[in-house]
Amino acid sequence: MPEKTITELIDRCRATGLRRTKALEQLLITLLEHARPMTLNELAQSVRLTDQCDKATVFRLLQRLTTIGITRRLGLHERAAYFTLLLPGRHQDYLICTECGSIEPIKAPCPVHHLEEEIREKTGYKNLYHELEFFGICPACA
Amino acid sequence: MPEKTITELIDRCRATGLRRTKALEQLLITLLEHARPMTLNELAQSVRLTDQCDKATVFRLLQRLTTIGITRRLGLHERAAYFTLLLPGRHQDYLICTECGSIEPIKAPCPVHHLEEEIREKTGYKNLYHELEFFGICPACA
DNA sequence: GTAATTGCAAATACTTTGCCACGTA
DNA sequence: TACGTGGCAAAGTATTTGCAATTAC
Repeated sequence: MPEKTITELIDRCRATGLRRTKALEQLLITLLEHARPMTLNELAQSVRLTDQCDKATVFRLLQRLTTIGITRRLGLHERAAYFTLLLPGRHQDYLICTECGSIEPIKAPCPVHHLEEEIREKTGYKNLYHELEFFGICPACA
Repeated sequence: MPEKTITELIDRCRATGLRRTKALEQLLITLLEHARPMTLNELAQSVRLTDQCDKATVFRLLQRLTTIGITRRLGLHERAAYFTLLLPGRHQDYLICTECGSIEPIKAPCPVHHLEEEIREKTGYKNLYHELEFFGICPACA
């Protein structure tokens, strides 16, 4: 299954004109393996990418991937930006500890879809999506 | 009404040990007047604060205010952090244009409270709160 | 062969801190 | 008077860009 997903992702990239480079491949695999938002630094230092390519390369790749909708850039309150894969039909909300910074995907279904529809209709915004995060102090830190 | 709110805010600050300084006063008034999240830069450059105090001062004040729960720091996807007043019983969600960066408070009631309760109970997180933002391209930019 | 991609280094942007002068209590 | 605050300047951290060398197609 991951095999298939990787191939699909690369195909989607190539369809938009990106070249199939080692850096792109390893970046996508890294994002897929971790399945959680990661910072540029984390990504560039991850095993698959260290000694594989420069941080600037990862940065530019993430930029392009975000433009074509393969990844998304998240805020999450840290000074550094987070990036996550945007897999079709797999929206995620997060629970974040403000002390230790742990990021936990929320299992419950997202209760925002209806409001999102309403906003789309009433405001005329295009390409609408949302980001929902819960912040608090996790039991371990409390 | 704003008069009263300002006084209340300053009292809350003083109660935690902060001194009543011109910078603090002007910062609170500025936040109250704008009623939307603002960056450190915006705040420091706003009429009430320019020539009134240094950006570092605004930064340190916002830090303290955030610690004692008068303001909150938001991500909002920009490189710069945003700060907003935390008025009791007045949670806000936002609609943000990814092109021009405009930030619009959402009028509809927030649909997340129930899930927030559920998370509070099931996970044992303390001081739980959430942040919900919708991103898209506004009609003017589209 | 040609144009996209990369690495390296330098430039930006925003945030954060040190230190001494100053103002509030 | 004493200690919290403020200004200025410098340091820190994350992001972004320029350009020549390299690589995919």
